[in-house]
Order: sequence, then structure tokens, then C-alpha cells
Amino acid sequence: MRKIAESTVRRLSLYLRFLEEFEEQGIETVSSEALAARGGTTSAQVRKDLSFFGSFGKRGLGYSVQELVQKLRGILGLGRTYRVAMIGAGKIGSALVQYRGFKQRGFEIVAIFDTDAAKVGRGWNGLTVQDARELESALRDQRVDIAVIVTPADSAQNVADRCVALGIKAVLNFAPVQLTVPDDVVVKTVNLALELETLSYALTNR
Amino acid sequence: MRKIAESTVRRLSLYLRFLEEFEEQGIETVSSEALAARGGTTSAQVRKDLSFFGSFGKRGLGYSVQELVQKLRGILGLGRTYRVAMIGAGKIGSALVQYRGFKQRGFEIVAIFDTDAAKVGRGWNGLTVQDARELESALRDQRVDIAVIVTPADSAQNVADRCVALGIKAVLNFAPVQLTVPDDVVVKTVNLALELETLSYALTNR
DNA sequence: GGGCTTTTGTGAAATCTTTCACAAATGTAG
DNA sequence: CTACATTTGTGAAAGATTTCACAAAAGCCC
Repeated sequence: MRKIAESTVRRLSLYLRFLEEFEEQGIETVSSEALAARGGTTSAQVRKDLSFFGSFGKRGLGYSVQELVQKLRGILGLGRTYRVAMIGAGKIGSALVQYRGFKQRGFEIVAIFDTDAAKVGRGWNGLTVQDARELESALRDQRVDIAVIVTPADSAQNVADRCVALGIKAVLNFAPVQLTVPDDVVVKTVNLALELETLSYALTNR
Repeated sequence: MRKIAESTVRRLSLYLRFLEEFEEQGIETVSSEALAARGGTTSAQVRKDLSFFGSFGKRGLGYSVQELVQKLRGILGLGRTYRVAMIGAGKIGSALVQYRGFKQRGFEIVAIFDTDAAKVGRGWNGLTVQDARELESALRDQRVDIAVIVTPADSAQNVADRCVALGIKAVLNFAPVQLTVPDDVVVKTVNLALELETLSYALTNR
């Protein structure tokens, strides 16, 4: 498949959210103009984004909300569930585990790890926190699609390496470090410091 | 000042992190090549990014780590402290409050709000959680530079509107919604669902 | 069915970002 | 002091993304 820009994928994901809203409100049809208005972009952008994957609209009418929801779910790979391992049972991990949208969208947390002896063995939303040293033995014969790394900065790369060795191909990283992984592994890093500094830059340069 | 791309600002923020690492290690001088290697980019990119703001290096030698750290702090507006109000005292808010990098980089949380009567009045890291209905009276004569919105999705826009009315010009939003604000207010949204879906897209289309 | 209105899908143009490539500095070694 | 090795700073080229603009499709009304 032709390379699609990350910005495009992010917008598709946004469109999907809006379309789900529309669906709940009982709206059956939407124009690229309406979708763009909801998402702060332009109708041409919406049409171009969709056009990379096919043509889903009816000229003169717009898009069937229901149909477009289906198509976008397919494009984004949301037609299945993903098994997620969370490594790190601190505050952020705990917030994530409770986040409903996670399960709602098909991301199921199947294991939680931590190095802290005080946490290991405790129950957490129906799961037992396991010792991080047992990552390999615990995950060897469990399929895990995505690792969420919520460890302190200094252990994140080590954890990432071990996940890669286990064959995990996708990592969501909340540790404030730049992870190095092979080309066939995809990493998304959420870095709070970066966001704050973008704000501080914007506040300064006006 | 000429418009600088967001991607450039994010990289500058990354460079700063790496330079601080180098500084700790006692490294005094760094080339664009070395900085690029650490950050997964190219030396030309590093030089171009910096060139928007001046020329900080010595040909044949590279950059003084210490000097470049100073310059980048200045460019990113990190030479001061920012007063932050946190609206929402749930799990994510709690994780953020404890995040050290926050204070370390000059972002000081000066107030926390929630609507939940069970939380209001409780102490939180040296601060008392205030009733969100009192946002206006509490912040009227406190300077607040940045609002962090950590409320449920359905109240986020309302909170944002009230922050804007209070004259706040920067918002960091963790609610999974697209906020609408006037042009002179800058919003960064951290949307977990979006990150997950980018991963799922990447896993699907390989 | 013909004319009118709406809205898509998409090449082409415009704009933005990254990469290239090289002259100009700067230090070093002999 | 000259030749040499580095490495910056930056126009120009290449590449990527967004916007424009319009023909083509589809429904609607008379």
C-alpha cells in the first residue's frame, strides 16, 4: 500500500470520532464540509484524505455516516481486538488501566508488570500485577500486540528491547525518552515535557 | 517573528533534552552530526532548525553544549516559571501532579479543581482541591498561564470556554475531544485514542 | 426528461518541510 | 605560515502536504 502520511491517519481517526458522534445523534448523512467544520479542517482535506483509500461518498449527497464509520474502522484496523501488556504499574499506568476508551475500542489489557515488590501480586482491575523480571516467561506463549511502557525513563529502553525480543511490533511509550527499536517495530511516544514546551514556546513568541 | 513549524519546535525541545544529557556527562562540545545521531534525525536538519534562530556554532568545531542549552532554553521560553491550574482531580490529574519534570522545568501547579464533592477540600501535594464552580472567583486575581484540562470529555469544552473568559492563553487538554477556542489561545491535545489508532493502523498496514 | 443545485473526486498549483551540497570559517599540525 | 581536516550556515533542489478549482455524478423539481 502506498505510503500514507501520519497526519492523514490522525485525521482519519478524528473523523471516525466525529462520525460516531453523528451516528449517536441519528444523523445519517454528512458532507465533507460538515465533517471538516467539526474537525477544524477543510472539506478538500477531508475528501483528499478519504480518496487515498477509495471513494465512499455520493456526489450531491455526501457520505453515509454508517458506511463511513465502517470503512474508517476497517482502514484503521479497528475490526479486531488488540492484546496489550502494560509495563509499569505507577500512577500513569493506573490511569490508563481505568480509561474506558481503551477496552471500548478493542484494546484489551491482558497483563501488567512492575518491579516494585510492594505492587507485585496486587490485583488491578481484575488482573494481578506480575514481576517485571518475569516478562519473558509470562509473555512467551501469550500473544501480545502492543506494549505500553509506563516505566521510569531509565528502564524504558531496556523494557523496549525485551519487548522487541519477544516479537512485539508496536509500542506506546510514556517514558520521557527517545526509544531505539528496529525498523519493523512502530513506536509512539507521548512526551508531556514536549507538549509543555510547545506551549511555552507559543506563549513566548506571540 | 517568522512562523516556525511545530515540528521544528518539537525537535528543538528534543535537542535540549539531549544536550542536558551531554552536559551531565561532562561533554563540552557537540557537532550537529552527534546531536542528530542521538535524536534520530540528520545533521542538516539540526543545523536548519537552529538557523531559524541564529548561528550558535563554530565552524570546524561544533556547538558549545552549555551555550546551546542556554540558547534553546531562551528560544523555548523556559527562562521563567509558568503558573498552571489543573482542572480535574482524577487519575490522570493525580499522575500529572506527581510528575517531577513538571516543576523541574518551571511549570508550577498553583491550583486544582474538581466538581466531585468527595474530592473538594482534600489535600493534594500541598494544594487543596477547590470546587470547580469557583474557578472564576479563585482565578480572577491569580495569574495563571496554562490550564491543564483533565475532565471527562463532556465538560471539557465548557471548562475551556471559562478558562478563555478568564484570559488564559494556553491549554493542555487530556480530554478526548477537539476543543474550540479563539485564535489567540493555543491548545495542545493529548489524545490517547488517537495514538492507539495510529498504532493499530501501522500494525494493520504492513 | 431537462434544467438546477449540491457535493464528490481529483489533477494541478501552491505552500511547506526536508535534504543536498558547497563555500566560508575555524582549528591543527608540520 | 601554509596545507589540511572539520564542521557550520545556507541557498537551491527535491519531496511532501495542503489547497484550489472544476468536471462529473446524483438527486430534485417542474
